[in-house]
Amino acid sequence: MSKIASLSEQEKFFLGSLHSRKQYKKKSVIDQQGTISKSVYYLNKGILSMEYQHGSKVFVRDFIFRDSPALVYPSFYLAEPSRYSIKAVTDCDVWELTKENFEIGKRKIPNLEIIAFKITNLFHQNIEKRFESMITKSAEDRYLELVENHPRIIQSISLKMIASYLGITDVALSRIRSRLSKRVAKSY
Amino acid sequence: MSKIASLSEQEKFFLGSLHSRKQYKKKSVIDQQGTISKSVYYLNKGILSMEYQHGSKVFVRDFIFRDSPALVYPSFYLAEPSRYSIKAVTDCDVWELTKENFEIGKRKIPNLEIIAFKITNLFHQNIEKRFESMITKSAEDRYLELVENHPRIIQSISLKMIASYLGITDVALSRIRSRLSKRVAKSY
DNA sequence: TATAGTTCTTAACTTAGGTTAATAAAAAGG
DNA sequence: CCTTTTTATTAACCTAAGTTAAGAACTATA
Repeated sequence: MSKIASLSEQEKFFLGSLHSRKQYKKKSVIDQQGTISKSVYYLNKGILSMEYQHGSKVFVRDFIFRDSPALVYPSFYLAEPSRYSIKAVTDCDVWELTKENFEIGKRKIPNLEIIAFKITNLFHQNIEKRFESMITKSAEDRYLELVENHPRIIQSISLKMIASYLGITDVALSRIRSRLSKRVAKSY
Repeated sequence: MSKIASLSEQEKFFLGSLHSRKQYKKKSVIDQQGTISKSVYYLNKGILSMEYQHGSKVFVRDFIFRDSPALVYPSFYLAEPSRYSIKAVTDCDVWELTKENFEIGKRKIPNLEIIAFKITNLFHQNIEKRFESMITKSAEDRYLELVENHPRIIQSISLKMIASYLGITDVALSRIRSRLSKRVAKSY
């Protein structure tokens, strides 16, 4: 967080003391869609997903990778029922900051509000880019973009979840993969 | 704005005095993509569009209808170059609030910060819904959804712009329209 | 270890939507 | 007013992706 707005050593220490470390096993649900989000998380290790249910199907809205904040925005700030669940895609190691501790922190650390605001801006920019990418790019290009940014994704996340993230079916992604590997093979 | 957070009569009057009324002719550019957004607007009359250029093509990211706020978020708050332009789709009548006046207002009206925060949340929810809709619905359903929410859109916005908003080509939307009108005709 | 569930791939078929192009109608501009 | 440009429709053709289904490979668990 101190990358986003400067904090003194004492402030960092105090902020750390407001967090509690938690471990989650793969597939556990950390935050449930429809409930009011009462904590934000900082992901030390592993991969989280934000998912939502629409009708009978589950869609992956986003992945959260190590060393990133995870929050159900705006549910956390506005105390509204959340549109998403947060789940552990792999075994995870997180720092949890509860709403109560966040309020305590805000009183002692003036910059915390600014940090929170900037994090929400990052979330907003992220979805604006995702949206733009959905409109302007093919599924294949979106897949290549994702793999470029997160090369190890293939080892740790199932094809089905990646397909869902990209907004296509698992069958379509499998087809894209075989098309790409044939293209690579040809170029040798 | 007073619908979002309560303001006293004096506060409303003061806030009003910080705004200036402006008229824009159809097709005029109110805010330019790539520059730092220095005002927010409240749309009294007409329709605005948020558009962005990607390569050689222009895409419509959103429409803004009467009695709604318009801002290039987060460019306005963070003083970053904006991802979008704001243009007048029809002749427009807006209230403009400059960054300087916004800062003045914040000092005198404590609730203004909260209002601004809630407006950004509305913008965020809007794009989350648009994104979800892109993933889970067909172009035809998205079109029907839009027309249901804004029935008069067909009279005032060109097919091309609506198609761009929906993320499809003008040809595809024309096809959807004729398919729909045939379906209606059949049902008589 | 056997059984059941899941994941991934591949094939066949269907459909929505992209591309190009031709045409008509409407709007804009001199 | 005529000319040019923009807007909308329609047709023909093509491609990406959805749907269904079958089979292989891997996982989980009783």
